[in-house]
Amino acid sequence: MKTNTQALTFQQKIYWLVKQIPVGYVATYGQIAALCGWPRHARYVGYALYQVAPNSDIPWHRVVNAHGKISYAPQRQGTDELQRWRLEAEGIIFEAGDRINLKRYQWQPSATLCQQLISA
DNA sequence: AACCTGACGACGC
DNA sequence: GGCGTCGCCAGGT
Repeated sequence: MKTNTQALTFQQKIYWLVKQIPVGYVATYGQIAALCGWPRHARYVGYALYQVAPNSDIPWHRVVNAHGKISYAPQRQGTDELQRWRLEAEGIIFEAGDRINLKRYQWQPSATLCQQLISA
C-alpha cells in the first residue's frame, strides 16, 4: 500500500463501502476492491480490514473470500471465529460446515450506490 | 536483484 | 469439490 493520497482514498473507500453492506449479506474482497476502482487488489482489502478494531462500527465480518468462506489466519487472533459467530447471528447459514452460499447472500450494490462511488 | 509474505483469486486436474 | 499451482501487487529482508 502506497502512502500517497490516492491510496488513502482507496482505504477510505473500502471502509465506506463495507459500511454499506446490509445486515444478513456478505461481499467478497475482490468485489470490494473492484467497486473501489482497484481490480486485482483484493489483498489490500484484507490488509485494510486487518487494521479495523473488532468492535469497530465497520461491519468487517461481512467480507469473505471468493469461495464464500471465511479467510482463517493465525494473525487474526481468533477474530476469524468471531466473524463466523457474527454472521450466524445475522441469520447466515453455513453450508458443508464452512461455506456461505454466495448466490443467496452476496450483496448486490444498488445503481445509486455505484453512482456515489464514481463521484466519490 | 531475488526472494518471501500475505483476512486474495483464477485455473487445472 | 478438494487441492496444488500460479498470478496478483506492494512492502519488507
